[in-house]
Amino acid sequence: MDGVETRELRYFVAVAEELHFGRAAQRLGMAQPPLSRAISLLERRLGTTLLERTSRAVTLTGAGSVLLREARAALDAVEAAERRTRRAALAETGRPGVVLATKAGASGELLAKMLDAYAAEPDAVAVDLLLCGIGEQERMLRDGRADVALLHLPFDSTAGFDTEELVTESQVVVLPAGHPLTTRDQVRMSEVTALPGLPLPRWPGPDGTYPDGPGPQARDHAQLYQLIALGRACWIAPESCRAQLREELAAVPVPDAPTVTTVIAWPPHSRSRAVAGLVRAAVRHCTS
Amino acid sequence: MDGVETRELRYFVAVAEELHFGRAAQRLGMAQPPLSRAISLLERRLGTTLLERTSRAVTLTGAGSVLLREARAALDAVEAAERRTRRAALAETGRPGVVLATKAGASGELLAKMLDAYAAEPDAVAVDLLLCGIGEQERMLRDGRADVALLHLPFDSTAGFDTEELVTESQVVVLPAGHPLTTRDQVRMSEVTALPGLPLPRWPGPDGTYPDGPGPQARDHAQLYQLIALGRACWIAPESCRAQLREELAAVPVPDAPTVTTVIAWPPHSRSRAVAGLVRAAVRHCTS
DNA sequence: GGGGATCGATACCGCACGGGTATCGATCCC
DNA sequence: GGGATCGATACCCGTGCGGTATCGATCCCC
Repeated sequence: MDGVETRELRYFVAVAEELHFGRAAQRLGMAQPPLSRAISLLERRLGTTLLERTSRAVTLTGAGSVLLREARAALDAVEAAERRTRRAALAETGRPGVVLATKAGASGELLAKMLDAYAAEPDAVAVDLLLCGIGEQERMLRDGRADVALLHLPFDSTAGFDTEELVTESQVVVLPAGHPLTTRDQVRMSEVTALPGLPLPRWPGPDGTYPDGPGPQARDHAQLYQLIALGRACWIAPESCRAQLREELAAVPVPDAPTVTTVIAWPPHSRSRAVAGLVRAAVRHCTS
Repeated sequence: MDGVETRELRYFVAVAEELHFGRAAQRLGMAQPPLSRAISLLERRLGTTLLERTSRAVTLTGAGSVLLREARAALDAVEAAERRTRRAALAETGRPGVVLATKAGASGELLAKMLDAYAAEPDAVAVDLLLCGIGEQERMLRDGRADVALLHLPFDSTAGFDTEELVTESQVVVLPAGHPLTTRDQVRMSEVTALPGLPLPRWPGPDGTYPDGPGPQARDHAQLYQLIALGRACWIAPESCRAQLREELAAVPVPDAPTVTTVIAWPPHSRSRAVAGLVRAAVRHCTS
């Protein structure tokens, strides 16, 4: 009758994600029968059924969906405990450092200046950059792979983190050089979404799959810029990306696109000296 | 070499809190030797020493302090997963409901009106009140005993929660009826802190111990008001407490005391229909 | 409609690991 | 220096986790 073990949660998450005991067992590197047993034991301990199984299909019950969400969060917290402890140990007997997660290819000069400003502080420690794919920073921060991150509202969610706003910028549309619209000094959102032959590409979601719908698929900025240069897509991006555009690309302001706010975020209750210093340097740099 | 188990974290937290293997083992209902062994196993798996032990004293290392903080959070998350799953199961096969945590004796009429407003909604479910001691709401929300809470800034921390501001009010000083200051229409903070014979009482912290220093000790509002009525203490409280004051007490505004903001808070990613409805009702009620 | 395939549940077994007792060794105090 | 305190070590036992073999139900297809 006492507490749930992380092993059980890992098992449950595997089954809930696969919706298939056999595959889940394979993923976990174990046989199927003990997995079935562990899940039913978990169900008995929680006093509820988590999965509705017929011999042809496995589906989540309401309680199961709740547990899937909560178990993921709990497992992230346990992993974070493990990782942060290991990092703290390294910092004690070697070079301390913080891991800063940021979207690959975003916030170029802000990042550089912020790191310079922090490095100039007297008690600055090494900052390791962790370049993330779209929306990965959240996870990195949550499971302890990163200590602090740059997020971009409204795309990323800051739920559960402490944050400070850094900069807000308007957006531009990135087009192939020579496109008729590049002669304009601004365009409207409605024009962008209706561009013939230049749809907005689709990005893979957190689960690695692409959303349904039209438009080409791109996995990172290199692919994206390639697509645009080839005249197969366009893209809405923060103004600051203009500094990094290749020759074959051009950007035109879109005043009525939602503004993008860059925030620096860190897990609550873990404001180490280093993270605090980094945050301070970033805020000081951006408000001066 | 795979993940840490919650059992190990529970063991570590017990030892780290007691700083004594024998007592920790007793608290865990087990013998001391297996506990020692489990801790050293944990240390080997994390690749670092967590506790510095001599035969006379046990102290936390830096990594140990980090793990203590992180392990508490992780254990709360695991407990929350357990509790929320159980609640979800109950809600499926019976009467659904949300648990609202609030400071005992605070936000009286706000709470009542908010509950009325919510109850009038078409899909309202039962709201169970969980009256908390000072600062307990945070924990209740974090470990899943509550689904939503009323917090009072700047006293409570909203770190890690989603929140909406409800009302901001100024504060008053609560005095025994007949006290000379009760004839004034306002007093300054500096006058309150210097009141001869009427110190501010001390509250127990989250760990149950009283902070050092002068002043009487009180564990709840009843004791507090008793102390004030007896002329042994005074107290700074939000304006709205005036509605609940006993006859022997009087309140005088303190314009330069920090204002108190009541917020409604809930754990991120768990915005159920019921919680969302409650938040909406509260916000709508307070901004209209 | 029956045979095969799929897939989760059950039965049973062996061993690793968690927990218990006894004891050691170090440290501090009188 | 002797006793007391307290964590570590040594050793043993039983539980429980994970493995293999098999069953039973469901679906599909000829």
